[in-house]
Amino acid sequence: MDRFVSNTTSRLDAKGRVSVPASFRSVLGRDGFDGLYCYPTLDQAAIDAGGHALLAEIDSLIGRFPPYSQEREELRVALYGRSATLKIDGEGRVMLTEELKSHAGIVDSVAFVGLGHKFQMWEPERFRAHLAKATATVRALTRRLGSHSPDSDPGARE
Amino acid sequence: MDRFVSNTTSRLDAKGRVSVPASFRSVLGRDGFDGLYCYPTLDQAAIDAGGHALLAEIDSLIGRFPPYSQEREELRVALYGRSATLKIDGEGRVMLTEELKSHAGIVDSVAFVGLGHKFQMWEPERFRAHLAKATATVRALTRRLGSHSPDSDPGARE
DNA sequence: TGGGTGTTTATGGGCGTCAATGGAAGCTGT
DNA sequence: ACAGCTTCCATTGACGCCCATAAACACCCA
Repeated sequence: MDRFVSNTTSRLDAKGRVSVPASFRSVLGRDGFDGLYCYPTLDQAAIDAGGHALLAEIDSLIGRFPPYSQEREELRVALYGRSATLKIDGEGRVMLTEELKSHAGIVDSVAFVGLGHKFQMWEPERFRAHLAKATATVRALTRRLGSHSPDSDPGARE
Repeated sequence: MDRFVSNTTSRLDAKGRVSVPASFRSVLGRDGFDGLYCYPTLDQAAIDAGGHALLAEIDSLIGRFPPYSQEREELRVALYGRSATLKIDGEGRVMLTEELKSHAGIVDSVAFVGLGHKFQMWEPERFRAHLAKATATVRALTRRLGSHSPDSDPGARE
């Protein structure tokens, strides 16, 4: 597998460290990035994280704007200026910065959510709410797409 | 990592010295530039800083204007003429010149902000305001680009 | 199919190293 | 000789790195 999938929750220990799920670490290893590149998700109370694939996405986003334009400079500040490269210790743990934690409302536990080329970290309760909302949106979407969705099985709730 | 990312704040000591963050120093070391190349940011109350990569950017910016044009000469003055190469002492500290400090409004503490190929130094409070503005702009931008999931809530619940 | 066993992951803590900071001593030019 | 820098040293506290235990899972074999 070469992308981040599934989601798990783990707790911060007394030193503020948290284990990155093993499956995510193996994707990062394949990506070749040393450490974990993170920044506050722009429009959500979450943290975006990944490796080279994520950096490439950021570069392409910035590259869409003309050099020296104000938009470009502000993107730089928002993306580079707020990001952090976290070190992953021998046991696969990272320490989140204060800024990242406060943006996501993370206190003592983190939900890791795979999104393909990157993953997100959420405060678990917020993620539950976010997921419920997203699920509702998706239901409406598939319904609108015509053919009733293949797996819209009632009763499949948390 | 080969670029400046993240942001940290540190204080000037009694002699006016300030520690450049270790991660920035390691990028500078890789860049090969001895010291820290600085100049007042043209359109902001901040200081631009970096090494060879920054010098290269300046050259390319100046090169966009026709030789001997007035714009070109004025850019030269603004970028070369106001710049300073600060020495980095054994402990990774620099001393800002009076001109740099007054341009950025820096008194007793400095926010270091990574922007990829260069970084900036801000008076911390001003940086907070600047970051808030940039973040707002970028949110609007990314929404317009549709680069994020359509997360608009049709039926907000919770 | 169930029990047992071995491997991998998660988690907790100890210790050494390095970064950040403060201060003192040596230079240099005026 | 003095002021302003620069270089050097000392302290503290955070963080990186290592080991030790425990829990989860997978695998194998009876």
